[in-house]
Amino acid sequence: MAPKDDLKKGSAELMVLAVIEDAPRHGYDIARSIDDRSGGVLRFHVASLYPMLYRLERRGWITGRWVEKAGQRRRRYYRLTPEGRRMLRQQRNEWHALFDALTRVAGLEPR
Amino acid sequence: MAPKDDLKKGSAELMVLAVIEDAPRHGYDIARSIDDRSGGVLRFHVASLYPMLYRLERRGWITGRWVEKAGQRRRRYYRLTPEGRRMLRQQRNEWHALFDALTRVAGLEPR
DNA sequence: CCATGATATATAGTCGCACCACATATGGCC
DNA sequence: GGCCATATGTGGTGCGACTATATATCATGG
Repeated sequence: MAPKDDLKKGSAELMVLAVIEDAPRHGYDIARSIDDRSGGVLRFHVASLYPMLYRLERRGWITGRWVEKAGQRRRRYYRLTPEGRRMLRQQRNEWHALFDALTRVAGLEPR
Repeated sequence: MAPKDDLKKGSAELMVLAVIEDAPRHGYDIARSIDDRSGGVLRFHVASLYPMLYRLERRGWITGRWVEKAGQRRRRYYRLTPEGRRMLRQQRNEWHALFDALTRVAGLEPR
């Protein structure tokens, strides 16, 4: 409806960390997963993705390694570090707290 | 716990619109309300407040008027415009959509 | 076999939100 | 008289997400 598909600050980060929680994935696959799982509500622009992956790697939350396979171009697979796991848990808590606060302050129905 | 008390993008906006939904309020009072209602989870810095009020007024979502009373310094009371009401409703929907999506994509328990 | 589209990674530049630091001013309290 | 809470305001910074653009490979079809 509203053509306002801005991501809120940090939400993309949380999603990326979450989708590589169980298994390593490469960039393009991460973006596709988010698109799929969100049902198109959240458009995650690829152009934002790679700078973010580098950022997360620079912080030590994820690590990437190049995988070359015959029949396809090189891909970089990212996985969570232990620190990344901690941050994922923390960010989930943070978002919960935000949601709770918004429910109280702004009358967001908690359905 | 975590020293990460960053507000997510647009959350402050939603809160401001919501707290003046029923009655006009002046800036300082708005900030205090948010602090109170959120139980201190969300620290809304006054320095962010006034620029935001001007922004919302420039967009035509709120209007302010000066009120001078004996025994206290001048205050500017803001109230929602009809457009502001529309935007408030829309932003609530947006945040709902975001949380629903985060629940699906990032495994945020919908408690 | 060449064109097109999906896959895959990457960089440059811009915009807007929230931050911190600082500034100014008045009323109430001890 | 000094301090704190109240109340509004400005300047600069940091950073996340955006648009636009670039490069390259693989699969498909005409």
